[in-house]
Amino acid sequence: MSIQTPTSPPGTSPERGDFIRDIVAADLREGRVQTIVTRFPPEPNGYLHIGHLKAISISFGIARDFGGRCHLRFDDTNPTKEEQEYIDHIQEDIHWLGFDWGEHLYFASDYFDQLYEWAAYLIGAGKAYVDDLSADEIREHRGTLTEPGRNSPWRDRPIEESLDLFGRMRKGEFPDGARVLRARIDMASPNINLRDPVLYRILHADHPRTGDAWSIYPMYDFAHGQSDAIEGITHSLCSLEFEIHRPLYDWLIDNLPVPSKPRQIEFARLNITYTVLSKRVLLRLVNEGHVRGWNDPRMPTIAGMRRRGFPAEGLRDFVTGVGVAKADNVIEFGQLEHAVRNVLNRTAPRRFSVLEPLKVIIENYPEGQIEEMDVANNPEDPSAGTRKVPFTRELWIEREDFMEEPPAKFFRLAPGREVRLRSAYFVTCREVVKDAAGEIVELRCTYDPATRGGDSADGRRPKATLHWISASHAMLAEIRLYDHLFVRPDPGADGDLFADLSPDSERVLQGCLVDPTLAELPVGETVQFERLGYFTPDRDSTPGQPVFNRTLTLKDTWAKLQAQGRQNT
RNA sequence: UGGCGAGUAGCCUAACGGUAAGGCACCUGCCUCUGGAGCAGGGGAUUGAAGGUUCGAAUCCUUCCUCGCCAGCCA
Repeated sequence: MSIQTPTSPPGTSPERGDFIRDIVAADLREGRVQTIVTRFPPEPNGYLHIGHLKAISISFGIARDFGGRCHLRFDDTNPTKEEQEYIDHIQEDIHWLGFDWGEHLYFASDYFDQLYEWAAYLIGAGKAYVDDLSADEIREHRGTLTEPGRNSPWRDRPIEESLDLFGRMRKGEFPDGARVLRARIDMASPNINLRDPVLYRILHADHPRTGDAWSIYPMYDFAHGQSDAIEGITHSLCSLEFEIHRPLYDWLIDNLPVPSKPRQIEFARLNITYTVLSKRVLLRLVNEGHVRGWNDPRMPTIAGMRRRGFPAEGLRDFVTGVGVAKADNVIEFGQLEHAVRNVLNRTAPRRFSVLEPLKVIIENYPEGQIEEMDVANNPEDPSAGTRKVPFTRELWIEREDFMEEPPAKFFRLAPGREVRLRSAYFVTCREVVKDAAGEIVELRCTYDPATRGGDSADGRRPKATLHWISASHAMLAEIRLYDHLFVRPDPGADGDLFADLSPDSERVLQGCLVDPTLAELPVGETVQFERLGYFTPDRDSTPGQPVFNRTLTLKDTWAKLQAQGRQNT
């Protein structure tokens, strides 16, 4: 098994203790288990999201830290919702995230024969029976949270009859819903999961792996624990909503001749502000066209975050930094951003690009002259070296970087003011050119030839440094800016989740001018546009029409000041 | 309402009977050719509440409160 060791936020370590690791360590120490075996068991009914990454990180991470192994097992017991497409994408995503199950790829459907035998065994032992009640009738008999259930009239039917019926269910003799196999436990149990839970249902459906070989399929409860036992899983780690199923999990393990006794431990699932981690909702967002697909950069899916430009390392750091516990939690989105920026700041090459261009003419700069300025590829990493960036008489700067009447604390370009063009020259604004409508269309500036490279010998130090791009070299691009999909930190808390969808979670900018070397940047790489944020080429790019996604902005003190100012007035 | 689980600063997590720690966020200062990054510092917690046990309780006990999960032939 080869798993990259995640780097981690300062003050934490990837193998930081948590209550599950404590249990695992004790089981090892006290000889209850020899080798730790965990599993990640997705149902192939959708794409993986950041919540799954927490589960992946826990199960793969514990296996790694304790020298064991982690299996990937598809929980494919409901053919009506599962597709091969999902089976493929899930594997791709896990690999991209940096985890590997080696040879240990399994499917619950691999165990259908064994599971069927065990079901028959249970019937033979008088611990399961075929029930002819309809779904509605079963529900009525189940009772409620406060009232006990009633026995099905079929509960005491002869074993031989159940065995015969179960065999015929398998042969496909009955239509969907005609009968089910139920465990015979206790209709009065305070735990509703123990009130004779359904073990098998009839489903004449095509299964992505077993085709039409089966017309009955095991329920989650009958498949999961036994699959764990077959694979020798020692610690079956899942989220809190399965806690209530554990007594059933244990009951089945105790009443079946399974080859091992796995132990289920539950942890709280991940929640993040401004986002929804529910496959049902994500599927709806896709199907109703609210997003560009499962891999839309706004989606909390692994595929979406990847397309957004979030590096796998940052995602891993995020989930390990969030910890493992049993208390319900909602992580602030900012913590994800922090983990991503932390990686990107270290690794992303820098480039100059202008989102909303404003023309600048350097009046005293020779027409036709081109100078190659040396610019650091990454100030955080000298080994990344430098690159040549052409400087000419006509440039573009960011429209936001100029104000005709600058307020206090606005340090950037203004009439008569001198600023530095990063790694190039100091320039001073001499004149503002407007069109008939009074719109600023151009700035006439002068440069100081003595400041080549961006330093002045006389110790002059402009308060601002701007990014820029040569007009004759810039490449035109579309840039897509992303923000939270939902407007509130707790989407749907008021009832209507879809009413909380943000109207401007995506803003598409045309006419952006980017560093021409970006034409060769492969999809999957993320760069920093200096002073603007992190950007990554989108798969929608074509040779003549490059498209970039904004991964994240840089932390922006000026923007924050502005926002506060707006609040105060 | 029956059962199960959980409550530690704005958000996460730790402390395993010995006197509340770390990350994120926030605030200051320094530094800076990214208003980025970095560095240094700071504020903020009667540990859900009330009782009890103990020399000593976030940790143990009791009661209460709040929140979450369970009444699919979903997982």
